[in-house]
Amino acid sequence: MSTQQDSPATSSRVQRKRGQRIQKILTTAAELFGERGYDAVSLEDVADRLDVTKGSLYYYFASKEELVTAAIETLGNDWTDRLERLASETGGPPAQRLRTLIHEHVTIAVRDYPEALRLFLVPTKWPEPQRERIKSLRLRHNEVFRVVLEEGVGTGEFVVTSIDTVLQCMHAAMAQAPAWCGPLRGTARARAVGELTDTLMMLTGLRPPRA
Amino acid sequence: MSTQQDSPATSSRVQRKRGQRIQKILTTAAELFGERGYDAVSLEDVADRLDVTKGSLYYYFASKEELVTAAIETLGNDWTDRLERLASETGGPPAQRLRTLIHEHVTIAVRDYPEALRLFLVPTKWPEPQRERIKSLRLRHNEVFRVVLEEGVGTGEFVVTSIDTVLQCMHAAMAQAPAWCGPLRGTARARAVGELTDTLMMLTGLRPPRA
Amino acid sequence: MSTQQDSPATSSRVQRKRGQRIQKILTTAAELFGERGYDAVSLEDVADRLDVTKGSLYYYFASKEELVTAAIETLGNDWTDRLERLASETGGPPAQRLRTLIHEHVTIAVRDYPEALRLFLVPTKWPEPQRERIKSLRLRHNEVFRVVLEEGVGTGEFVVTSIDTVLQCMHAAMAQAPAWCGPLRGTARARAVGELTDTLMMLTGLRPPRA
Amino acid sequence: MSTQQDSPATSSRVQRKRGQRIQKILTTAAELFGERGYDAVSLEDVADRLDVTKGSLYYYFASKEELVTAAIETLGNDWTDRLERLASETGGPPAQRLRTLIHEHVTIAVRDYPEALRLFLVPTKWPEPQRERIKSLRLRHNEVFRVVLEEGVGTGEFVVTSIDTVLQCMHAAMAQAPAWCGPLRGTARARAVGELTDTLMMLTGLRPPRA
DNA sequence: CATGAATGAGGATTCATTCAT
DNA sequence: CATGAATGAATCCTCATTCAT
Repeated sequence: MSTQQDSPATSSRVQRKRGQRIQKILTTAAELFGERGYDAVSLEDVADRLDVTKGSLYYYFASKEELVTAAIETLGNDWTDRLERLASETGGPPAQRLRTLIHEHVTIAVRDYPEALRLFLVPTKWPEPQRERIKSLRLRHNEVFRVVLEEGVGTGEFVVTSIDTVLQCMHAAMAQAPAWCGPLRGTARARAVGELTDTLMMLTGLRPPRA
Repeated sequence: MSTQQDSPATSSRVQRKRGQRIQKILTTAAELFGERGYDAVSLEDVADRLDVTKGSLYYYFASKEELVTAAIETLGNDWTDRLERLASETGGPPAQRLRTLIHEHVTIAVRDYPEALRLFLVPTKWPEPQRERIKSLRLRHNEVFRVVLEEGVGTGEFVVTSIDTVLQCMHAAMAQAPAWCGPLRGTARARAVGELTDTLMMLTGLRPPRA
Repeated sequence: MSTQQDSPATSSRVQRKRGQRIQKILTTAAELFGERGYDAVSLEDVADRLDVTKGSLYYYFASKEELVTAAIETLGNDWTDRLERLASETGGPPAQRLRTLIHEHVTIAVRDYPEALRLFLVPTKWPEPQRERIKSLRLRHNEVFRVVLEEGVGTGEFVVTSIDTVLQCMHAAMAQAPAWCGPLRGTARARAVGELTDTLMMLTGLRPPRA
Repeated sequence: MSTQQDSPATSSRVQRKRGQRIQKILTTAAELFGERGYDAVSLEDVADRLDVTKGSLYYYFASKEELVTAAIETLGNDWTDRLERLASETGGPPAQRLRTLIHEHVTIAVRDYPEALRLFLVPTKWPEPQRERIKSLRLRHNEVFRVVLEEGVGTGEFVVTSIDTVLQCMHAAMAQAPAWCGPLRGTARARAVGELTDTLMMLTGLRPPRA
């Protein structure tokens, strides 16, 4: 009865298709959850934006919670990947590299994931298993910045009271970036992103650029 | 013969009682909503913590939304009042006054209204009327800091790229304070609050104190 | 402690006051219930329109049901009283007297009790005791019309298939009168009431007046 | 190979099933709402009679209001359809056709939709959108009777004071029919319906048939 | 008498989740 | 795989009723 041939070729094409499907779902979910928060988004909402039915989502994810977690995870990993790549490609003194990282991070946040970033900040009371995964995500992400920051402190280029505190402040501020810069367009947005970057660099003890 | 004797007296006593009742509700509500967010808190939760029934809440507030809004408003006003008083009582150069304000703000956040600040930051999609009231609250609150910041910039003591951006970063970071410092106890917490204050002061272009 | 003197004078004055109070309540209640129906009117609504609190109503009536019943009863009795008086004062042939009755009935309905009449028609499932009282009210009220109708049939002036059926149709139509004529003003309303009266008279086998 | 085979077929079968389901709900709802009125019927009641859960109703209708409106609409349209068909099939002079219409209308009311008519009469305060739809329903329904009535008036067969008034009285009386004839059984009911029809025909200026 | 306050039992509505097809 | 359908638990909200003062 079944016309399905599980040849490796088919299987892999199917596999790819499946992967894309899931990616699409995760992106959309992250978007929505970031926009309104976990509780305010129903699976119906997600399904609607994807133009499928609620039932379909359950084929890929066992529960709402699993969906958000996966969304956060994928998104966080992609994001961190990009930053890590950028960090490894960028040379120059720590100050310049940190600036590049911050700028890129804010740009990604504002341009690619308009709202999703907030998901990392708000410590919604996840059940234990999820909490762990998210925590480790945050750690890995944080590490990219910490490395540069520590190097700068090591060379005396940066002067800070507490590296951890600086990192926290940076992330808190960057997470709000979409809310501040998102509504702006074109040059105005670019300038806002620039000012935010400059301002955050001051946390390292540098003076503002044009002052 | 004295059928009127209790008109003004009683009325005012009753009035006072009512005011207290409402305050109690508002505080409790702000607490809960701040802890878990609007959607994650049911009126049952609020009622439970107050040891009354859901129905009673509706005697004072027409809807869940009205309750949160009122809670946010009272809380925000009280908070700003305290900061304004502090600002007017504190002398010295802008740097010192700003530091005092930040320190107090963080302290209040961590000690008195654990988590409640998030209500101001997270842009829960309030219906228009509420949004306006909350916005104006935030503005008034922001003003306290802005005044000092502008003064410092005027005297050249502070050097910043953009006053608005600095304010935004400060508030974003301070709003996370309870999540960072809240779990700590005693000296550890005091030190954390201090480091946060010092770090945020760097946004004004000052070098870290003991570096 | 009590300054209350139960002298007959006081008592009767109090009694009168009480009576007026109750009348006011009943009228208002009948109005509201007639307007929107039993279920759609809350005691709060009644209290609001009377400018008292819900609690006060319970001083005079033990329950919502008792209030409506009393409202219907008073209103029905007053109404029937007026019609009975009118019937006994009016002379002439049955046709003329019936026309007078119908006209007066519609006028009262439209002018004095804009909405309350419907209370008699809609057989809301009252509990037994109430049902009986309302039924007997309706009977007494109906009797005024029946007497004249039967007389006319007796003299051969009226020609009908069934007296009961004619009565039912009349009452059904008259109960809708406020909905039809109520919105009209001045002459327009007077004409509408006139046409309704003429039309209903045709149920007795008379030709329309101006035809 | 036939992975598409069931697209149109299935879809239409599913569609039909859905239609039937909705019809079933609508009928049941109209029944209940007609019996007891909008406020006195809970969705639980409707669900119970359908042997499903409240939640299921919300799968088909977004709110209680939408459900009643739809119920009224379907019911009203079906009803009017039947009358219109009857009107177009019936020949003879206006008097005979009007009598047929009235008789059929009352019969439908008493037999098929006991009590449902009240929904059209009682001006439950619907929100504007619903009110319009119901109003137009009533108009269409009224038209069937008006056409015949006007024709009779045109030929001089009917003599009335006001066509509109006659129509209103007819509908008011017919709406009460279920309350009068419903409790009766067999011949008694048939006779009651007959008497009502005869009586209402008198509104056109005809004398009663066998008098 | 009258009021403010509180209650508890419904009733409307939402939504994650399950499942047959 | 995907969908439509159904469910039931939770949640918001209303309201008749009670009661202390």
